[in-house]
Amino acid sequence: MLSEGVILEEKEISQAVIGRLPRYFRYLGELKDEGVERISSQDLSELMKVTASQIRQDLNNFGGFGQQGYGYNVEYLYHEIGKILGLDRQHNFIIIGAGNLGRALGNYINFEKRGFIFRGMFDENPALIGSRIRGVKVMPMNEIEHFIRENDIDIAVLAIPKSGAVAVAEKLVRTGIHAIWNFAHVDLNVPEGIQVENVHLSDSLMKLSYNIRKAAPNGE
Amino acid sequence: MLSEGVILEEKEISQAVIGRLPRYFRYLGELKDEGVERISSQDLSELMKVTASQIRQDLNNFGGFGQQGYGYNVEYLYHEIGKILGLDRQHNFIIIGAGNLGRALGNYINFEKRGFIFRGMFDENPALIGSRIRGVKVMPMNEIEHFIRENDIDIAVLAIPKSGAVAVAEKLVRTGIHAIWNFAHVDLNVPEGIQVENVHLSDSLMKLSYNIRKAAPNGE
DNA sequence: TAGATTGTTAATCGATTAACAATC
DNA sequence: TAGATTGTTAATCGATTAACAATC
Repeated sequence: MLSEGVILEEKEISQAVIGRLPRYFRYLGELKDEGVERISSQDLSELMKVTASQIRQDLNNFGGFGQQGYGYNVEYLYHEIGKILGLDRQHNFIIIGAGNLGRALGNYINFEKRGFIFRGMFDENPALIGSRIRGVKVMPMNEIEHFIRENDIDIAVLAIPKSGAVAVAEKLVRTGIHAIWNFAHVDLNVPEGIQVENVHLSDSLMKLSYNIRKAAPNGE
Repeated sequence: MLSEGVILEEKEISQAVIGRLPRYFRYLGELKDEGVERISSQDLSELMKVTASQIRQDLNNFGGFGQQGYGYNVEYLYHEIGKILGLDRQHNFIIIGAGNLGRALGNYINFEKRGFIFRGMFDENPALIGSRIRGVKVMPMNEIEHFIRENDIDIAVLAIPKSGAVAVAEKLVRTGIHAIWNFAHVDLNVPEGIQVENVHLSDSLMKLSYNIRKAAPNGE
């Protein structure tokens, strides 16, 4: 390939590691709020119930954040992980689907604290158009494309039934959306480079159901 | 140990496998609805974008559901996976927290189709007590324990802020709940045998944020 | 029977844990 | 300096994939 060596590929980090970062971030945030200044991988491992080895391996994928004989500075590590997770940027998101789940997500103010800004909401139900969730207007579906382009939207939250989800996702892809946070119970096939994160609630509930049955095979 | 050999341990199945079962179940349900009678691991693997080998390995943890030269009967396999997931049983659940998320979950009727029955809702806000979600009454928090014992509740859905979640979880454990579906952004430490399934929405969003940044390192 | 496809064993790959030299 | 603890290499473990004999 011509571009060989031109684009510096970051080392590919496994999704297993990525998936643990938010949890580290959460624990470090709590330690910070408690005024803890430094922590060793050993102490953190006891708190989080993982191995110290895993913590050190995970962090060293991104750089040497600690200091021998000292451990990790809590506030520094907290901010570094935040940067790794992209929380130093602002992300504008829209919610598609103004049903119960969509409205619940729109009302969830904690996202704003992490730089995720709720910009718009869309629904196909004419009765909902014009109503507001935390000041954000519900707009008709045919305005999605224009809105995304005009308002620098990064993330579309898909909170509609699965019947319409695939078609809407395809439309979103055409607008150049970067990422879809998918709550519909269907797998979206999007082109390379567009990020999809699934929250399949019923899958999660089924997993719980399996584990209940396994723990109490005879019904009680 | 005295009980050695008395209790027949089922082979321990990894959570990686369990986590894939609901997805198999979903695809088989769709195939069934489309009238497809049988499918080979090869064809299913192309549909689901996993290896045929993984499908066969996964299923064979639970038994030989297929037939050489034929493949798998869709309807049969669908029902068998349903049984493995415990969907042949009824699960009664309550929701704790009648905020936006709790109400959205209470209104989600698809859970009923899978045998998860919404029985009660609890909140500490007196203004909400007595209101109803799909006919289910919102009750005060101090009635939780009595209600769980009287109504054969299996699952408590925790849809409250993290500040109160740990204390409520401890209370639930004392009532003998089997399982907690935890939407609070905190890890619950419960005794062995009580199942916890976490839905950490902000963790999920942070993962998405990481992947956006990685795909577009320079902001666009 | 011949062809298809499973169930299952073996090989590979990747992730986790252990160990320890480097270094603060 | 001595003790503590990281960063990193090596060993282990587990999960995924490949291969193929069994069998419908």
